[in-house]
Amino acid sequence: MASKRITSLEVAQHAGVSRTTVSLVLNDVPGAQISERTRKRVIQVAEELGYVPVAAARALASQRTHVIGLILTRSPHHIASDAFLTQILDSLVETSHQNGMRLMIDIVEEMHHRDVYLDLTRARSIDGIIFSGPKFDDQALHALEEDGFPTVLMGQLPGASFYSVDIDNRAAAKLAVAHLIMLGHTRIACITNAPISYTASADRLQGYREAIESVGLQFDPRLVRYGNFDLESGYIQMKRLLELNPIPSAAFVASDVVAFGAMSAIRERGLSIPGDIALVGFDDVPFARYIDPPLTSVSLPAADLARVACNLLFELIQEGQPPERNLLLGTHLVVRKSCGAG
Amino acid sequence: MASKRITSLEVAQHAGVSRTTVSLVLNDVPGAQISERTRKRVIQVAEELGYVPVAAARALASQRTHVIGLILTRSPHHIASDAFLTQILDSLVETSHQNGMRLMIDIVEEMHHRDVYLDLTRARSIDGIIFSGPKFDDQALHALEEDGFPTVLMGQLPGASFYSVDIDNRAAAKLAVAHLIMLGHTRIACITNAPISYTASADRLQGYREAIESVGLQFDPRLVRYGNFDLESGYIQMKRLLELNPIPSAAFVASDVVAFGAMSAIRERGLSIPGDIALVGFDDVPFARYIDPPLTSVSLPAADLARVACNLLFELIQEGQPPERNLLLGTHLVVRKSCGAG
DNA sequence: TTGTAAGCGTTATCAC
DNA sequence: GTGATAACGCTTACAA
Repeated sequence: MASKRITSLEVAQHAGVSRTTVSLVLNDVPGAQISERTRKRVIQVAEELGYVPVAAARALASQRTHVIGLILTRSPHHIASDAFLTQILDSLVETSHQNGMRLMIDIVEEMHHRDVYLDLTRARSIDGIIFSGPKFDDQALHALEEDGFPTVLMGQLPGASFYSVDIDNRAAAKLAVAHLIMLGHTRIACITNAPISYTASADRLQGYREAIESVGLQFDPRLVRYGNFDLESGYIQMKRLLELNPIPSAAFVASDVVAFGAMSAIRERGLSIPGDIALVGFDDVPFARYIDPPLTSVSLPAADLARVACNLLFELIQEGQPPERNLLLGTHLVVRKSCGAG
Repeated sequence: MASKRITSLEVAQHAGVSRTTVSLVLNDVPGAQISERTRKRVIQVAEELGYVPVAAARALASQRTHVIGLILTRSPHHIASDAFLTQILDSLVETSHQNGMRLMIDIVEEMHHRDVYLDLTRARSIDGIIFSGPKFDDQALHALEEDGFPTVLMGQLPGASFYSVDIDNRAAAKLAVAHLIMLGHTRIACITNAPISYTASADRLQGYREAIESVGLQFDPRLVRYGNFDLESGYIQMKRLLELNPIPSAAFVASDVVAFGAMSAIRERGLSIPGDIALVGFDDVPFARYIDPPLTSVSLPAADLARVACNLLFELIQEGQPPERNLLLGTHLVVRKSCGAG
């Protein structure tokens, strides 16, 4: 504000070269060679003058904004990703910076009109999109798909042609339930993290079922309840499970937050964890280790997820052809006290 | 991608007017009159063609990016704001959209070199900045101040000329401690949310002190401990308080997260809340009502904070002179079970 | 190896 | 009321 803006022309003049050269040097253009002396000269002058190219001008000329957009949907899912939002943003911003990119964030209503994302792409505000928490029935997302705009999903949308990064929910759930089985439980309930229309939810339930059946146990629908992202849902669904006779001896709750709600229902009933009922959560939110008893949970590599998604997107933007279209990242179980001596 | 890009020229041609007219209509320029017929015509054609102005071109020509930047510092403070980040982002994005703006997010290392923010402003990537969690000793922030770039602080920086929005930490703390006093407590400890170099921390401690002294009680430094944003710090500091003889009968913990840590220290010692020691937290994070016992806490209007900050910034950008420079928003106490029958 | 010149798609300043 | 025309600051063929 105070000082007059420094343009590339000024840098050129001070360095005694043309604007082309300045641009070539500062953008490290792979082709064209510049003498080491000129290069150094330009860089030094630019530094001295505090020259920073104007983003809009650059974008207009090069057809690249050097900005990527993170799109979140304003949905119940939201609540669940809260715990990781900071990690994800952190990782996204850092990875972006490493690649000379910036991050723009947008939150859209679920089930909005078909054009929500297209406004972003048509305005050419961004070079690519990272979309968090896709749902089957999102029409706007399909519009985006047709548009062919560089997009990476954090999560999955089976049947869609999008690139995506996700955790292997099914394998993770199997891991968690196998842990309970190993401890001798045979009557294991499941509370999902969300309605079954969410892929993550369906996959975790499937993992639960496979784990159960893989040891010859019977899958019993009465032992399955559907959570809805929040504590309340866990509380309510666990209460219903406790009406069963006999009550389950263990439960796999596919979300820590939902599990916290379940825990308060168990406590309210005067039952003990893991004495009367063992519990395994999912997500390993920071709080999991501080609750009483500390919750055994599947740890979710949020930062890795974001980093991988980001790098995938950059490849896509640079017209690369990433080899893997749908990546699944591994998880591990963090054993604490909610299942008894493990 | 599929279809050729539609430019304002095409809209003009289809509507049988000039590009100027298109621009005038679409931007609703206050001066210049356009016949109602022409106006309708242009708007309709633009809609039909799916015309969206290219952001970069607009920015270059108008010197306005229609983007604001949210800057977070990658610091311990971070942990505390986690719980509200979603609410804040949500509110910020919504308010921005209402004003035709977008949100860019940046996370910078604490104590980075003097130019971190200037890169954003010099590149003219954004029209204004919302800065969350300022610290006294941030040199880069002072550089930003000198630069005179439109900036609004969420938080406070006494002595600085920045516009700011914050909660009234002192009043809020007084409220919380007054509640404990009203319940008959006279030996009330305090664990701060953070090191005292944070204004919020200092203000809350001051509120505690004023509440204590306003009823003729003695301020006792031995009853004051310093938390550090996280659960661990609450655990450690409460442990130290429990070594006192006699132990305090109540504690004001200036952060829910820190309070959760304190609770586990109390539990570990075999003491009961509120039986042996009453507790009031601060922030009213979502989890506060689900912990056992549900924590009485000062509720923090995160979304309002963000909305007000955003609107203030927009006024600033439009060269307005907001009447209030430093706004303080009110809070209220949410009474639950951690202080006994209230 | 470096310079010239033509865009990039708007907005804004004037005349008409 | 409306329409040329010049910025806006940079990138990038193409020449030199």
